[in-house]
Amino acid sequence: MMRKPTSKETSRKPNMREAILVAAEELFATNGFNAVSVRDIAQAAGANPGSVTYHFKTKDGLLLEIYRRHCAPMNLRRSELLAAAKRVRDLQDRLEAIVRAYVVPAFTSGSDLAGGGARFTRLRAVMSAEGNEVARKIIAQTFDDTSHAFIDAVHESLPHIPRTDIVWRSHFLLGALYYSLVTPERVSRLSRGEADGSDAASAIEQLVQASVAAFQAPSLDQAAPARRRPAVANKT
Amino acid sequence: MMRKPTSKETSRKPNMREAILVAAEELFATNGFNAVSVRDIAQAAGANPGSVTYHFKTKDGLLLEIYRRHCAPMNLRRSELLAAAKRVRDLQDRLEAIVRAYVVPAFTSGSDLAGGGARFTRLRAVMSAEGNEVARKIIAQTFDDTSHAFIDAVHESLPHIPRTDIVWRSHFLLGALYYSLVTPERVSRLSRGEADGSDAASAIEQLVQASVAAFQAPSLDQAAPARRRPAVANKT
DNA sequence: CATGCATTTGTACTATCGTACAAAAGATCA
DNA sequence: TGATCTTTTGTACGATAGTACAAATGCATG
Repeated sequence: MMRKPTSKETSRKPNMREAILVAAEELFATNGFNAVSVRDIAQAAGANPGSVTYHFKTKDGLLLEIYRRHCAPMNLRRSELLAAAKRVRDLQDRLEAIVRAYVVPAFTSGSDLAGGGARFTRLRAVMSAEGNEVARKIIAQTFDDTSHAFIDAVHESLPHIPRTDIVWRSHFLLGALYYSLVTPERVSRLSRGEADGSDAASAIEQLVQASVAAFQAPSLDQAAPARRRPAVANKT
Repeated sequence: MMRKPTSKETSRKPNMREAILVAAEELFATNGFNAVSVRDIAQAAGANPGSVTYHFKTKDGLLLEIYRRHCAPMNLRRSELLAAAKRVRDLQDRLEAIVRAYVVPAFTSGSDLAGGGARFTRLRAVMSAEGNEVARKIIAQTFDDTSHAFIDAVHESLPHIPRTDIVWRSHFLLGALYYSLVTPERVSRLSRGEADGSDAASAIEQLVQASVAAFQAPSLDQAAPARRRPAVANKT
C-alpha cells in the first residue's frame, strides 16, 4: 500500500537525497573518504554530480550529514539499552547486558534508516583510521558521553577493577568491533569456512562473550605477583 | 663515530631512498593512502617528487616496498618468540607468552628498521580499513601463515575451546591491537589523563592481559545453558 | 682530468578532482 | 494555465593528482 509522497521528498526519483546518502555511506565505508569521488557517489546513486553539490554543498558536508542522521538515533538506542541493562540484578548478567547494549546498536540499525547500523559503524571505523578531521570532531563530542556512560556502568559492575583498566578494555572492545566490520572475510578465511565473519549474530555473540571475559580479567596490579613472568621478554 | 659511507648508499643526502620510505610510512599511517600525494611524501623526505618515481616507479610500488621490508623481519621475530613461548611449561604462562609473542613485535620494531614496528602496524591497520588492494594481497599471503601458527598455538593451550572461537578471539585481538595504534589519544581522553594511550608498554600489558582472559572465556556452546539470557534483546 | 653510472632536479602532460553556475525540467498552487 | 519554487542536468574552471622524461648534478673509477 503506497502512500502519496509529500512534496518535500518527491522529485524525478523518489528521494534522491536519500539515495545519495546511502551510496556515499557504502562507498566511504568500503573505500575510505579520499578514494571515493563525488562522481563515484553520484553514479552509484543514479544521480548527477551536480545534485550532490546541490543537496550537501561540499563533500565534507555530505559526510557531516551522514554522521548527523546516525549519531543521535544510535546513541539514543544505546542509552535505552544501557538503562535496561543497569536494572538487571545478577551481576554477571548485568555486565553482559551492558556490553550487549554497547555492541548491538553498532551492528544493527541505530534507527529505521535502511539497515545502516553496521554500515555506519564501519564508516566510523574507516574514518577513524584515516584520521578524518570532520569525523574526528563529531565523534569526540557525540560519542564520548556514551562511552563514559558505558565505562561507568561497567565499572559499577566491576568495582574492584581500576577505572584505567576498564578504559583500556572498552577501547579494545571498540577496536575489535570495528575490525569485525571492516574485514569480516578474514574470519571466514582463517576459520577455513567454519565461521562466517559476515554473520552479525555470530559476531555479536562472540564479541560479547570475549569482551565480558576481558573486562573481568584481574587488573594488572592485582595480578598474582607470586607468579613468575612468562619466558618471553618484551625488549625493544 | 661515523663510518665512511659506501658508494651504494650515498648521494647528495645520505640514503634518500630510506628517507622517502620512512616519510611515506608515517604519512600513509596517519592519513591513509589516497590522502597523501607523492609530492607530500617528497617534501616530508626533503626530496624531489621525481626521486620517488625514480626509486619506486609508482605510488603503489612505494607502498609495496614498505610492506616488503617489514613483513619478513616481523614474521621472523614472531616465529622466534612463538617457538620460545611454546616451550613454556605452565599452561597459563604459556598462553600469555604466546599472546605476547604475537603482540610485542607489532608494537616494537620488527627488525632494526628505525623504530618502525608500531608505525608499520598502524599502516597495516589503515590500509586494511581503506580496503587497499595492494596491501590486501600482500597481507593475505604473508600474515595468514603467522596467524594460523598463532591460532594453532593458542588452541593447543586451550584444547577445550572450539577452534572457531579461537579464530574470532584472535581476530578481536588484532582489531584491538590496530585500534590502539590508530587512536591512542582516545585512551588518554576517556581515562581523563590517567592513562597514556601512546605508551607502548602499557598498551602491550593491557592488551595481553585482556586477550588472555578473552581466550580463556568459556565457549558459546559450553556457556552455562541453565543461566537465563540477559534482559537485553538483540532484535534487528 | 675525463669517463660512465647513479641519482636528483625541474618541468610538462594528461587525467581527474571538488565545486560553481546557468539552463532545463518537474512540482505546487493561485 | 501560468507563475514560482525546488530539483536535476550539463558544462566548465581552476587545482592538484600521478607519472614520464630530459637535463643537471654528484661520485667512483680509469
